[in-house]
Amino acid sequence: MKIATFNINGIKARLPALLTWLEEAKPDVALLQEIKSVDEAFPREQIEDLGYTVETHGQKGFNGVAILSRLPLEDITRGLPGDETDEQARWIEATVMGDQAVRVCGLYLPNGNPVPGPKFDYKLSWMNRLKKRAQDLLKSEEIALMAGDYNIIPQAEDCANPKAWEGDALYRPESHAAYREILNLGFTDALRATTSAPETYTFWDYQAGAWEKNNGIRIDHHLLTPQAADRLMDCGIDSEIRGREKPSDHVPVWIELDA
DNA sequence: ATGGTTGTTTAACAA
Repeated sequence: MKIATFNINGIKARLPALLTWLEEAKPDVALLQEIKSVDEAFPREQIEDLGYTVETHGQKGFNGVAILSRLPLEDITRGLPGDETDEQARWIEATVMGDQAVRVCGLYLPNGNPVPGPKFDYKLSWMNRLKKRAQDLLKSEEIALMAGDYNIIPQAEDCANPKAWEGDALYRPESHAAYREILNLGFTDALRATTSAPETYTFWDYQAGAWEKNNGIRIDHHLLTPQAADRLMDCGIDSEIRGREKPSDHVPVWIELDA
């Protein structure tokens, strides 16, 4: 089972690029972030024509996540538990019925800038809720993963210029601590766990020729439960599509599971 | 170097 995560930065602007990538990469499941669309406006037909079921959790203008799947989906839930007042669309999960059932969670973790401020506070409280969901996932002992745009640069080697990120919400000590708390519950970073994966980034800013200079960061991650990590076959980053016409500023990250 | 770019929505805001 091939599962990919891709922050598309707006479905309206990205539909042709998304369709081209789906036809080439042929993921069984694609977890999308920043669809920037309400559910009713999401262009599902052209994606369905490629054989995908489309499940969205959108909102007007910002955020928004979706699951595309060529395998049947069950038990779809929307929204990260733990705060009934949170109206931001950043979490969707479903069980993918392959040879094995795989619980997939698609997430768009808050950016958190500027620091300090309410956006950074929201990021940290959201990560605290994420930790609770992560603990429950481990308890279930399912083949499960949480993948998406974490807006976290885990370590210095995950960015071209660490100095430039000091103080940023993607690199703050508080952000690293919250991320490690989740990882250290027992999750595996799929990219770090495979030797065949190329050392590359997953995001290059649109500004200042970041792509041309390879001034990137690795912020899109697959975190696997032990049951999923046991079945991890491969992981990769489709970095070449960043150089195409009208690209997203993120590129897809995929894993292959024996499931 | 306090710039630079893109998307959504139409003057900012978010990233």
